Amino acid sequence: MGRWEPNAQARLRQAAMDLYAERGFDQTTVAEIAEKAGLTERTFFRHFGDKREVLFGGSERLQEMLVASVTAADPGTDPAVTVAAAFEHAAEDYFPPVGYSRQRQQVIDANPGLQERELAKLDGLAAAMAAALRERETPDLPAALIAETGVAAFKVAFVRWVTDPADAPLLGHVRSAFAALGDVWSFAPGRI
Amino acid sequence: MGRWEPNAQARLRQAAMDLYAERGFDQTTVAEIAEKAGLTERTFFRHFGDKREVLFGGSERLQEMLVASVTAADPGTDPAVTVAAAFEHAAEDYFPPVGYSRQRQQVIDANPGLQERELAKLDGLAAAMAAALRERETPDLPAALIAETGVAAFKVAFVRWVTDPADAPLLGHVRSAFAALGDVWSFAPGRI
DNA sequence: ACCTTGATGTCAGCCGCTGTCATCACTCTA
DNA sequence: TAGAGTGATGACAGCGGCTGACATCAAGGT
Repeated sequence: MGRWEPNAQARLRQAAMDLYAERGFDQTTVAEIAEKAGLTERTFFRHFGDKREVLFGGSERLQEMLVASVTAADPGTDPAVTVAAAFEHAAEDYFPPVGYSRQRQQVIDANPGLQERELAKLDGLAAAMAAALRERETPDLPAALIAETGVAAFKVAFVRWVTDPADAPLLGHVRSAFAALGDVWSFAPGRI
Repeated sequence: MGRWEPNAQARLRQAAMDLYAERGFDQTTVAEIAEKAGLTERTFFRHFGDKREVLFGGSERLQEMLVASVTAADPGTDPAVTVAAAFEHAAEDYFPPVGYSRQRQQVIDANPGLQERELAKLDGLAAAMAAALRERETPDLPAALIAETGVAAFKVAFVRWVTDPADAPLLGHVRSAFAALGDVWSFAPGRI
């Protein structure tokens, strides 16, 4: 047996997640993951760019969803509204149950390297959305600003979602965050 | 000679920066940095947590400045205004000449790992500012939101600063970004 | 002169990650 | 049905980042 058993990637991911949750990320070696999946360390690195990447699979899909939302929106719509709507849409369709997200976040929060990777993914999201906005004739500065601050707001909403004792749905947190965004930054000019 | 020559940390930093700029980050080994500084690899890791950290020294000072600004501001001031003012203040006092920042950014942009570390530092900034706002009785959601989106806006301003062919000062870019922030997110409710 | 302290050197070792080449299962084609 | 091609995996060697443990050396105080 061994070779040619199907779903190598899925088996590796499962083995990795189990070990990360069970004994922590640093205390897990790639060799152990591979062995548990009945494969080789070398094969692990053929399926995942690095040890951290296991936890961030599927983030490309989120990015595609967000970009698609922005691109598909009515060209007349305000770009900020477009981005807010894109995140609200993703909040409904993309994310796994809060229990899974909590466990995953627990692993990430316990490791600085994983946090760095997560931030990088979010930054990639912002860059992609900014590009999508520019495609829609939004000028550079507002495009970058809306994308970056939109991601920042979503980040806040996400944290509140996984830490919410009331288990309110993500969509609600996203709506609150974007609503508050409008209030918070609407001060009169000449402030300094 | 060798041992007990002064300024070990500064020599290591200088050697590292030179090598990173000259031949790239990945193409530089810690052993080479240490040798160029007349020290040992082991000693490098006594002064810097890892190979990347060399490029991010002094970020604690920026964080302290921002937090101090927020903490020192008139308690009656709107928190968003406080954060904007903190960044404007930092833009004037903290940053090195644009030439140095450009060279540094060039090294960082060429390496994903360095970008991750930079994002982590920015995230640390946001967390610290959020805490400072909470200290001033700003409720959780707006505190997190203002801190995170404030950092996001600053990020945009910084990028525009180092890529600005006109060499306009950072302060102007920061002001533009925060001004645009108010415009951009001030849409009417009931949008979706 | 001795002792303490802190920075450095030395050595061994783990582990993430990569390049290279062989090997195997499967498929297509003659 | 044999043989060639293809793609995934195994096996092996090696680099380099990073750490722990212990020895060593310069300086300051007693």
